[in-house]
Amino acid sequence: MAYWLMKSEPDTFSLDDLRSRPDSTEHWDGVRNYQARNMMRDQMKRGDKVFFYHSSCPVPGIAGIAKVVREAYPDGSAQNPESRYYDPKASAENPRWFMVDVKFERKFKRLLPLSELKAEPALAEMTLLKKGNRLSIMPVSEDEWQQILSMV
DNA sequence: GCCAACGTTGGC
DNA sequence: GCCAACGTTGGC
Repeated sequence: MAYWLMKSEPDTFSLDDLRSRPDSTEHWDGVRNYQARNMMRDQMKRGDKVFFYHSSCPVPGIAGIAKVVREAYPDGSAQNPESRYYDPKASAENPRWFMVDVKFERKFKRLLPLSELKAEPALAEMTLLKKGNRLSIMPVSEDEWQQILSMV
């Protein structure tokens, strides 16, 4: 089993939104970056755990945990001209973009702010904290996962 | 709203 | 294949 971090803007889709979905499950559509897509498509497995990160908001940070319940399949929003994620180069034959389904697992007692992650020396090598990293999906090592859980 | 740090596009 | 221009992300 692997660990991941996935970013979402809470104004658009928050951890509470995920929890309130039917079966607390939602498909993670709209990923339009090849590196992030490749990790979803090739590496994310059912049962993997995910830190749900809130970005572009007053206090960015980790809100809680979700898990992967369905492995990658075509992201239909890429083929829908009405969608904000529409991509004219995607087709049924070549879907180009993929998504996984994630399910709510738990919400932390408090949001763990980015500022605290940055201040923790044990997390200095974490991808999230590396300068210039803007990936919306990134791997988390087991050590990092445990370290973060101990800080909540 | 600013801006650094990318990623993507497209002319050549 | 190079690279300038442009668009996006996301913290601050």
